[in-house]
Amino acid sequence: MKDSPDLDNLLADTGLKITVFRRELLEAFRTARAPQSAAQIFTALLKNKRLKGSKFDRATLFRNLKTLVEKNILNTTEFGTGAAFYCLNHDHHHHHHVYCIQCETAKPLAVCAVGPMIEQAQRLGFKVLNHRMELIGLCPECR
Amino acid sequence: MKDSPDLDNLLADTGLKITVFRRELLEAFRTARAPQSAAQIFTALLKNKRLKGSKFDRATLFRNLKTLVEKNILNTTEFGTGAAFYCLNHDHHHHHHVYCIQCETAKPLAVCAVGPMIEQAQRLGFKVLNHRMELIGLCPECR
DNA sequence: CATCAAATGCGACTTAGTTGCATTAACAAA
DNA sequence: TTTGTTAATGCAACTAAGTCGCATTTGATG
Repeated sequence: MKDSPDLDNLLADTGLKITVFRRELLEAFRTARAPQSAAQIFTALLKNKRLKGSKFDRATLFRNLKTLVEKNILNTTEFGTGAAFYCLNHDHHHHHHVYCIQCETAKPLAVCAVGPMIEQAQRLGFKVLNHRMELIGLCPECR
Repeated sequence: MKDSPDLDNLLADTGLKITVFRRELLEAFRTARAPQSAAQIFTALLKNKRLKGSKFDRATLFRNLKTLVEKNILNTTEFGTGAAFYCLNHDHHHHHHVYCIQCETAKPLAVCAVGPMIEQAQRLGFKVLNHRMELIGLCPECR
């Protein structure tokens, strides 16, 4: 229930200003602990008591998501739902997710096994800059 | 320059009617030989001489893409561009792609190395129904 | 506390895709 | 070859995700 100096530092280190909205946005991601879509995080912010009364716009949310991804504070993925999902990149640890189509939440996976595929692409002459990899299915609770 | 009985059979086998639009849509995919977005295939159809004069709508295109995916005639992927990409599923051969962000085209890869990740998800109790995996980078010509 | 750029709210816009409805065109059966 | 039925289409309006310009506000800095 107290402020989050760690997240504040995260912002300060990048030169970004620590605004009320920004702080609560990161706090929402921290408590969520799973990748969130813009829509999901927006409704979470609407329920936030500390933001009651203050106005905030979808555009502000999208702008912040974008800059926080650029600053490497957030990571982005997608699960074929049409919306991008974002999660805190606190430990800067590369990982992928399993997404449950039922409850619409994702869990992180430890393994990343794309090495052989990247090698094949390189043999074809490609310069591989990035990769996307998500599993889609049903979580233990929903199956 | 002649008709494509093979593609017609593909349609007939599913109970779908062989319409002018449908035939030219599949023909466009066959000549493209790389995954195409709805927008890309739409402009290709606009240039098709056999469709000169005939009206066709974006809605018709999207409806057809959807049903052809359901009938397993087309496969779908995405490369983080916001649009879905589609390609013929002629040989029903599972594969992934490397996408060039410069020329916006994708090449197929032979390898699929997601096995270990699926196993990990299963150990976590997930039922894995599907997976998405794309490499993003620069092709030999654009790098 | 004055300043100034960065951040926000607002509104209009874009792109990808969907949906309801009236019309048209495949195909099968006569 | 005509007819009848149903799927497919064109049109228009709509949604969802995201962007952009611009005037106003707010947070950091001196």
